[in-house]
Amino acid sequence: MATTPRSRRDRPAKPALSREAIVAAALEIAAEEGVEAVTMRRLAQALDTGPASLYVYVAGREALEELMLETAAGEVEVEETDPERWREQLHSLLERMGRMMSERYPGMAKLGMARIPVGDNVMRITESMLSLLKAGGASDQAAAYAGDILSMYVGAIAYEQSLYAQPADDPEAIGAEHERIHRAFVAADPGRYPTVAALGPAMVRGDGHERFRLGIDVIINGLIATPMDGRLSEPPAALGDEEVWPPDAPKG
Amino acid sequence: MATTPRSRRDRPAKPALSREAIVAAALEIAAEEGVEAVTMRRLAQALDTGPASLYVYVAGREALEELMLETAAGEVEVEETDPERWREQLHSLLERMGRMMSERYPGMAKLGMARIPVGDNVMRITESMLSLLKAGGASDQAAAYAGDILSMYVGAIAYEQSLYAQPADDPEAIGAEHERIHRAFVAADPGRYPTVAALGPAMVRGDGHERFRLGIDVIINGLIATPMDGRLSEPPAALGDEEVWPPDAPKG
DNA sequence: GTACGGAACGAACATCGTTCGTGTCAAGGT
DNA sequence: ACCTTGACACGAACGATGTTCGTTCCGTAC
Repeated sequence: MATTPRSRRDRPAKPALSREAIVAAALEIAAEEGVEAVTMRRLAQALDTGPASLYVYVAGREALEELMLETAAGEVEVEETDPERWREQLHSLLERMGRMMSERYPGMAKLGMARIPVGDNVMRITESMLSLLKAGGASDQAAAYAGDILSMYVGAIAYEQSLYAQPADDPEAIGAEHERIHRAFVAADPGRYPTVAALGPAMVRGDGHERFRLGIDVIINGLIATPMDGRLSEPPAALGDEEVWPPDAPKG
Repeated sequence: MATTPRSRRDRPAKPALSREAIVAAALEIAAEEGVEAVTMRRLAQALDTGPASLYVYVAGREALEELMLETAAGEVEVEETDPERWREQLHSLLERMGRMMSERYPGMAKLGMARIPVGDNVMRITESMLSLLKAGGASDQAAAYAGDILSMYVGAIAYEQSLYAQPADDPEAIGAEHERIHRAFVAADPGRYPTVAALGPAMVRGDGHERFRLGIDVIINGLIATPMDGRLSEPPAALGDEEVWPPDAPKG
């Protein structure tokens, strides 16, 4: 390596390690090379120290990921709710969320799905989302449920996007992945998979942005069109039924 | 260790390694200890051999995961479409998918989301799903799109479930995770997050199964209620627009 | 001036996926 | 009956990961 072999101890002056500086450096790496590139060693190297030093401020990798996600969530802009433009504002908010998790910090979506984040900055976004849904006339129950499903939708789309837009070290690979999917659906065997073969062209139509916006409208319209009465009713449903799936969910 | 120190070479007779045997052993481990527990070493140990031997039949870990997912997909039962009961059959199919990915093989959902699977067994499920949607009267475009979003929904739910139902080595941790989420939403600061605080009780209401089924109906009803005309239209939308998100998706 | 305590560090450990070179064994040709 | 060959299996090792241990440094309070 070209680095000076002398010990780092007698270097002139370091910017003083801190939790904020560590997270900032981690996000910088994530922005440039993707979240996957953020390892404890790589991060320590960027801060001109060793991996062990990080553990003074961060409990471990998992805690670091949580801090990264929470800090990145703080960069997502949140407008004040204008009831007249609730649907437009909701689309816009979800789009910013998706951009943050797949464009600004490639691979961040994975961190968002690996846990259920409850930090202040994330809560800020949730608050805005729920406020917009209420402005749209949703019932409490519908709005609450939409918060869940919309977050999940954005995260899943962003994650899927990050599968294609991997680090730009091999631009050809992207096309190859597209090609693989395309062929599988369009050229499906009409004998065994008649419906897939018939719908193949329809499945690969439209660009990502169009599909993303459409999906959001589908969910919103679905919530409006689906009666909630008698479902998600007041008393928590009886538990202990082994046959239902998913078996459980956060509740009181 | 308590194992015999003598070389494995002079053991009586081994069941002859094969790709099928490897995948079967991997799924057995996944069923008992979760997908995370399937490492090349652990898998080799279960087959009474070394890690290197696996690479004769399986290209690597990624290829193994693909084989596991595809083989597990083969265990998902698929009914013949009965147009009269399309919605019921669709619910049932999605539920079986979810169960496979979170109950039968905990953690399998992660594998399903890490790539877009196109194997025969997965295609079999897609075929059934699309067939049911067509039986429900969906347009080609709506059915094709629903296939996407419903798969994503099931995968995301199953993945979220696997976050709670980790390996049963610490039953207390599950309750703790519930507790963490519950507190965050129900006891949110009404000053900063008024809507979250107001909707907190609604957000944690209902059990998982109820929410799962409701989500499916929301998507189905949303597809019915959302006009597709002029959206996802015939000619692929113009590309090269840097401002749209997601930037791209598999298409012709 | 000195002792204390947190911060930083070098080295190491355990585990992971993967590769290399060699050993083994059975089938097939001579 | 012997030899050759080639695919398979294996032990050992490599590089990279997250994490921990014991020590060293340095600023600060006494």
